[in-house]
Amino acid sequence: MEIRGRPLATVDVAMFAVRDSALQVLLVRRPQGPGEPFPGRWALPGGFVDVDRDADLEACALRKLREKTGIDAPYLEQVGTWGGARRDPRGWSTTHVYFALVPADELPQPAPDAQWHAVDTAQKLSLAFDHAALLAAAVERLRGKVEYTSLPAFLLPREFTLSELQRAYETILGRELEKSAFRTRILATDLVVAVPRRREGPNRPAQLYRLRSRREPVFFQRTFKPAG
Amino acid sequence: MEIRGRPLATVDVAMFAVRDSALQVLLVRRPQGPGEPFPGRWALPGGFVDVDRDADLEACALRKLREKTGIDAPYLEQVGTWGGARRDPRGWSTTHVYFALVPADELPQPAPDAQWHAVDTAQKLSLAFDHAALLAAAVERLRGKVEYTSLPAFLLPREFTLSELQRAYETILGRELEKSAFRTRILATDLVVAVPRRREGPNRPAQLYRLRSRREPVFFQRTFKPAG
DNA sequence: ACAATAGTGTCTATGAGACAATATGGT
DNA sequence: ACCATATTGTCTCATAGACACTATTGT
Repeated sequence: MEIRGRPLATVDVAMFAVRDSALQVLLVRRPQGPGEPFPGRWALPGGFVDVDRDADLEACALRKLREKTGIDAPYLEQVGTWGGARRDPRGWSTTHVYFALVPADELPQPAPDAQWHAVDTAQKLSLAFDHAALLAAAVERLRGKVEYTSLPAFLLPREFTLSELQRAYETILGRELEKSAFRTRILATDLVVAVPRRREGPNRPAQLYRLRSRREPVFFQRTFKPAG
Repeated sequence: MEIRGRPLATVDVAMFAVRDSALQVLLVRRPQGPGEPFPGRWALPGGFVDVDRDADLEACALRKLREKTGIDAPYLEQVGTWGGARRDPRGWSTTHVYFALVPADELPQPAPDAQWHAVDTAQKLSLAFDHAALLAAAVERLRGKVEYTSLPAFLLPREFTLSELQRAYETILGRELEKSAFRTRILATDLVVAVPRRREGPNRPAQLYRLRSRREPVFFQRTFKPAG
């Protein structure tokens, strides 16, 4: 009942996209104002939960997403919550971490203080707070689930070829997959539907597909063969 | 910085055990005092985060566990966080949900207001707050992970036979598994180590095993064949 | 000998992986 | 014709599942 002793509550969102054939994440610069912790450092976009504006945690995450990218509602998943006395110099705090998958055809200019970074280089920066750990957890969750789900499809434009989908898997996983096994796996599920169009180019045209559901991922029975 | 507008922060723990050949969960009765929400209803054990006593969220969950069962540190995993304006009549609140696996040989008398319930019957009770949803999520997480991890081993005594382990899987999953496939799967990993003892009985004695690690579960490459 | 459970073996089905062959567009 | 990529096919291998068989104790 009493106000005394309530932890600070924030939400941070790791927004992923495939840009320039690399898995990238959106980072923002911490403000420089007096009393601001980690001024000028790169951080995951986020901020305090606003109990007057946010109906729930997911609404708060969607609001951060909209403020930084203008995107409304792609795939969003809660990664977990980090809470403790030492993670924020302003006091005992909790942060609720989400990751979002932003489709390639809806990528607008990000907010002026925000910038896309390749995940590998982002993980070498010295991020604010414990955001290095949060980002690592989000990346690990994403990479792990990519082994047995259709999540990479949410990073593609509305219509895509199977080769493009395979390349998305390969850039996230950082290893190559076998073509025919990949195709049988994808087509064995209800994941995609062929559309009556083809991707033209200086070679054999490729069948275009769209997702059956732009919201719900598909879970496969097995993982891809692990690295090696 | 300002106190105004901070959400309430609680931790709730779904503590699971296998008792009487059933998956059971520990529930507590809500107190009857004036102003207490949901008086007398069953609920998951939990309560407010104490920023003076709890170093972090996991420490808070371990404290709840100790207060209700006397157990110190079995397997503990964060399920997720539920937060919103409407889930607690006292205001905008977040709850951090964990599930714990309590070994069968360490089950003491629970706290006086606590009682073990079979999960199936617990899910038919009208629990306090949104605890029905929290419990459902914890059960779903557990059942889902049991398909491809060694989690049921954390519910057994320190030494157990492969048949006992298989029965733990079967009671959690609610379906029977094939014996030889099960044994090959378990023995193909580093999960268990044989100890030089056998379980005697009115039949052929069984080899006893112990876990190689009492903390870290093993992940299998595939799930068990799904129901049917 | 019999009951009961532990432990093993054999066969089949499924799907992944490796790798090659074929198809179809542009130039 | 030739290049580049799409798409399909064939073979092998690993492992789960079904099911039956053998093993070892107590009574």
